[in-house]
Amino acid sequence: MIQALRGTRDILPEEVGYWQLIEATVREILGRAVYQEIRAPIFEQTALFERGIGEATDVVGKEMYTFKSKGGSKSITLRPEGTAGVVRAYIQNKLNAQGGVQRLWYTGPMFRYERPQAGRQRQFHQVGLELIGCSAPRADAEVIALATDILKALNLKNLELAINSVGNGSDRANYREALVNYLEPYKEDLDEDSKDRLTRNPLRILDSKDPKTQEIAQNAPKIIDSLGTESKKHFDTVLQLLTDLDIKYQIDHCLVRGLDYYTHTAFEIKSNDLGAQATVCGGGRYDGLVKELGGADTQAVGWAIGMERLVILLQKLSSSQPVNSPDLYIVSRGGAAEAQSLLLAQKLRSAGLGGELDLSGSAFGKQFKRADRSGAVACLVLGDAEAENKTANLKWLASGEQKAIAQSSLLEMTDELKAKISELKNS
RNA sequence: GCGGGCGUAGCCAAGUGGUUAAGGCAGUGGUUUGUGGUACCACCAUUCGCGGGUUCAACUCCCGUCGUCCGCCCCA
Repeated sequence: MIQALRGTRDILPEEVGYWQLIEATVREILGRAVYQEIRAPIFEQTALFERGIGEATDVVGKEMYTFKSKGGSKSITLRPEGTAGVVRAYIQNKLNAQGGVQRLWYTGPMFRYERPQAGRQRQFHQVGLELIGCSAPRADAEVIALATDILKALNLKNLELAINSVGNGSDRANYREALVNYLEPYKEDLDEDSKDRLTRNPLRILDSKDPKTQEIAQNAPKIIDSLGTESKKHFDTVLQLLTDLDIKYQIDHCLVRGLDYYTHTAFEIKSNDLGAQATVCGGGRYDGLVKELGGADTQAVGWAIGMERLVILLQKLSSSQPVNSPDLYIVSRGGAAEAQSLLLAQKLRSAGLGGELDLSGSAFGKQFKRADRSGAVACLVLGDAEAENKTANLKWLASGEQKAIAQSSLLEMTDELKAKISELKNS
């Protein structure tokens, strides 16, 4: 049997309701804030990610699905994240020429070659947003507020917002030096990965999970102490705005993001209910990326939410997914009745009434049993007698009450039926 | 890429060297050939992820492989 590749999976009907709920919520909340959806390609030139995300990062260094285009020498990569592609689209389509800021959002699959575990797939899905063309702290706060709005609208609990500032380029260079100076004497006590990172990417040593490394990192100089006046002011303002918005946060001095493009504000929203893959939303400011990718000097801020992780939380914490039960269940038996039931079902549907047609042709008793299981509140019953008279029995399943109605008049009373059905469904 | 746990039907599972592979849910048929939600009856794995090996005998032990889960790593 051919099976789905490792790290990919099917999202089955029993789960898809959660996905639709998340998508609808995102669409509504971001729509209200006048963010517009953008759909960028799933594969791009490899150079986009190398330059955008940074060649030293793990994502680019060892996790990308990269291949040569057919017959060509161009190197192509399945997108491992969404921001680089959106920024590329922003530059290429000269969205800056429209003036002001661009508020964009996207959703879709991303690809990283990783060892799968719960909440971590090789093909995974994100919804993300980018606010491009604004350097003000208010932009950072808006974006964070929208993320918390979405999560709140989904009734998710036990979430924590962690925030930090990684400053601008020169702040980071200063901090990097201070950090390396501090860590150098402890070099032998660091875990293997961290030793390696000391020269390659020292900031990432801060969020190592090795206990000894953590202990050493505990007393390391803090990045906010290396921030210049402007950077510090930006960060303080963002924090003040969050307080004004009544959004709770925790400053995490060890929070540094894994992608090179981040500047200033960096944040993560984590859940206690997800094990090791705790981050549901991650983002921050990326003031240098647009220029790095060939655009004008343009500041921006954004985030991405991991869909699979949200779905896990919804399944774990909230009740059942929204179900789609039919308005009517249509029972029929006998040649003429079965033929008429199909026509009737089609006509009712075009009149706006949902119906599930029982195709089995089995005994009435069996069909009623299925009607109960389907969650329908009412049945239409067609047998030989009804077929002959062009009627159908409308039966209310809860009370058992039923009466014969001409098929033609059924079509005229769809509004009335709909009202009664939705009343019964909600009771 | 590293370390570890697990893999019996659509789902939840019992069985842990001896041959008919429990049970429950779901499903199908019937009691009830035109009226359901209950009840009862019957059916529903020639086979235990897959491939090798050990053994008189393997779901059970060994090796490999695939998948999944947990941790590291990474990150959403």
